[in-house]
Amino acid sequence: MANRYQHVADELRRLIDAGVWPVGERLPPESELAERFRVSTPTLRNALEVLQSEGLVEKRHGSGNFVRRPEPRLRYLTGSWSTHAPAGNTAVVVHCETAVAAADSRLSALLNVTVGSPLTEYIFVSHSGAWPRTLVRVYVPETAGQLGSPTDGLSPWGDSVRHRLAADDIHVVATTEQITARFPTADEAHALHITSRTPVLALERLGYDANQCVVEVALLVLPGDRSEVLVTTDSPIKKLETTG
Amino acid sequence: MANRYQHVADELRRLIDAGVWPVGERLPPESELAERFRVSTPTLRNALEVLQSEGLVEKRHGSGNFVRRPEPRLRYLTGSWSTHAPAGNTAVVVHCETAVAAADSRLSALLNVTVGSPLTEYIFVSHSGAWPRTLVRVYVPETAGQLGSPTDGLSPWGDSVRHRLAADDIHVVATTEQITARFPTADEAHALHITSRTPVLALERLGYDANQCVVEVALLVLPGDRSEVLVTTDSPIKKLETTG
DNA sequence: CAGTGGTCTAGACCACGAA
DNA sequence: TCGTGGTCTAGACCACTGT
Repeated sequence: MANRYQHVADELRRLIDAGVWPVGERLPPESELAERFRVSTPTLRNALEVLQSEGLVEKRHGSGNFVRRPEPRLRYLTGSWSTHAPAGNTAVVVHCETAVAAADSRLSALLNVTVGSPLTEYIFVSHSGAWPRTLVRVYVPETAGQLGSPTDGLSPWGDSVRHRLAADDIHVVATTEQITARFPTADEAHALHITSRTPVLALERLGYDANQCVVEVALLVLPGDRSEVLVTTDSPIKKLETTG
Repeated sequence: MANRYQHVADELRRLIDAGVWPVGERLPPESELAERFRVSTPTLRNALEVLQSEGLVEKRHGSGNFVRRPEPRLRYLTGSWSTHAPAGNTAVVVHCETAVAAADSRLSALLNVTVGSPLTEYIFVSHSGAWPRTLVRVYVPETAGQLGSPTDGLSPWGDSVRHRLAADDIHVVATTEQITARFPTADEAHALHITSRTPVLALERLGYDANQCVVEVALLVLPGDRSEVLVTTDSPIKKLETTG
């Protein structure tokens, strides 16, 4: 019924759960595993990709496949911005670069500027442990003051851009976030040190000021195996209670 | 720099945007495209998978690959439950099945019941056009009354389960939603008529009552090419405004 | 039944990492 | 340098769709 590689993935998952390979340990080479399961190497690699997307296995080019330590996924909390990392996110190092980019048709429409007009682009890459975890690109009109690239104590989610905007008296009072699942582009895969076959969460965040104008566009790319989005709704759901 | 199939994907995207194949039209067979781009068929298929995950191409087994009509993606609005479909979602047909499932270790821990105890499982599959769009599985303790499988006017997101709970005086007052990107399981791929290589959004929704107890667990599987999640934060962001 | 996409194979060759 | 994973190939065979 299921595909062949999914059966292999199931079997590998069972073996890992059974502790055949300790957490953090290297799996046998792919060629050896392929031989053991009597499948070709591409089929075995498909199985490993499934386990990788589940966060159970970590692939290291040139080194091997490793049983992943159950480090918590990096969490993006929506609806509740904070400058301090939420609990469970330990030792996240964030790098930020600033550049000037020309607005493409999409960004120009969103930010209500002409195509080609200069935007300030902030690129945040967060590392947790040895590998990158998140890639965030934030675009604001160049009229906003420069960030000056502070490199310490940064949030992985580009919050400092909003601080910078607030210093210029531009206040983001509403946010919409659109989330889809897709494959990373070549650039994104390279920046995140992931295969281009790893599913990623792509989150597009729009920040609105009091006049309902978009003043900030952020593109977040979160590898499915290392990060997740957490949405919390604390308020009672009125409609349901009255309709029920 | 980039992979070969990504170059092919770029070229195909360019041709589609240029209108070489009208929207809704069938692309040439994969064998022919592979020959034209001088790549093997697996490589060409990788390129098509990229375009599919972007929602630009729709694959139909046995029929061909089609330039996708720009139908809006099905939207899951978080933080604002409503019984009526949000604007832009037209003609969504929802099928619901009810079953009794035994709680596995994960569900039992969440719902605070013993492993193996009976749960009511609701399976919602929504169709928009000819193909399924969303798969939602909702689990509640069996103590709750039966839904009786209403089959009309259903929300694709399992809202009717909350109505049913409310009728039993169980009120969901808070919700957390955890979102990741991964590959679908064989079952999910089959139910959604997608390849098991299509990235999906996996959303796990927990409904809490006033006592902070989980009374509802929902697993939403949203194919990346056909659906998206929209998060809206309307309230001012206090922390940012005071810090800035 | 013919034509299409879906899956898998066996193997070549390249790129990376550690010794 | 060598062993590892990453990519691509050419082709076989199966499954689905429409005639």
